[in-house]
Amino acid sequence: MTYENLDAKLVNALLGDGRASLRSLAEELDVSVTTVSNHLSDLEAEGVIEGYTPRIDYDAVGYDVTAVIQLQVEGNALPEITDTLRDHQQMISVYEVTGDYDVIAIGKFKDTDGMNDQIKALLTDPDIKASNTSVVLNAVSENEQFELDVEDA
Amino acid sequence: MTYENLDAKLVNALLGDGRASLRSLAEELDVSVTTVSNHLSDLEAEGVIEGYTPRIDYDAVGYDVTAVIQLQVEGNALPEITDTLRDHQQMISVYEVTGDYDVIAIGKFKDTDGMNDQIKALLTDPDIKASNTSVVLNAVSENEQFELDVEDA
DNA sequence: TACATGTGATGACGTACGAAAATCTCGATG
DNA sequence: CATCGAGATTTTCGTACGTCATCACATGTA
Repeated sequence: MTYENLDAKLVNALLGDGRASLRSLAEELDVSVTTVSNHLSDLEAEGVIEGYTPRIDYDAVGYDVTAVIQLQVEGNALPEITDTLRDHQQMISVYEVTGDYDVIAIGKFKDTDGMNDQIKALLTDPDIKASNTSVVLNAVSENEQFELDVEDA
Repeated sequence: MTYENLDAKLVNALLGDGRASLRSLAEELDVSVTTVSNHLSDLEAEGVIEGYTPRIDYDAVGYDVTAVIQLQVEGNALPEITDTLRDHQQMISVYEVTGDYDVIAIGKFKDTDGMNDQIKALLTDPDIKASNTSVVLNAVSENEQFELDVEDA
């Protein structure tokens, strides 16, 4: 048996601590440091792990308002709109979706005034047919990354 | 003036590489290793940095479907519903919001069947008055964390 | 054959600690 | 009232020590 589960376990261990040393990972998973190093390199090369980041609490640095913005867009203008949204750095997620609206974007702002200004500026685009903004009252969970399945033998 | 900007610069540098060594950060920001270490500890203690994680490409591990689920909920059942959603590990974000719906949740699923099963199971809850699911066709950007402002002297 | 392991060498790394520098506090002075 | 300066406090720094990551290569194993 090759360690099919090792990759999943490795990812899960890193989800627990993204700065864990290879040695601590090796000990935790009961394999050698070399093996951890090899598998980790593979995971990064395959694109399963796209990099490492700190989890920032934007509330703690003054971004108190989160909003979910839904847009109806002229069909052929979709790429242009999504590009614009992505380039607004305060948009943390931008999705093209099925349903009543074509785009759902999630943004963070320092206050409601800043939010209003940015959203109003966006909506001047004539290709936006309709919009709907929901202000987040409470982020129950946000950007949680869940652990991968590990099938045991 | 103390280095008010150092903390922001430190966060931004880590957003670039969450596993960067204290030494490389020290060199980049032109301060000593100890200073980096101290400020980083403080940022973690203050809760600005809540931890470190790898960025997982869930597409690459079989979670091909992302959906945005909006719910109208009986007022007094909100906490119960959000708890339920949060405990579904595949829900990566759960927001209580203003607007037409009370809750917006974003989930990841292995396929549309899995998605349908989970959503149907959710909707059996009598406290959910209405729902609306948008399937993500294209994630233009997702969980992007932006850099903090650095005011220069 | 393909994968996991162990070893050894090398340079880099994290942390603790005391010294040095910068900053702040606050009463005294002109 | 503005300025000064001694002492206290905070911040930064350099050093040293034990640990770590990386690499190459030989060994073991299914």
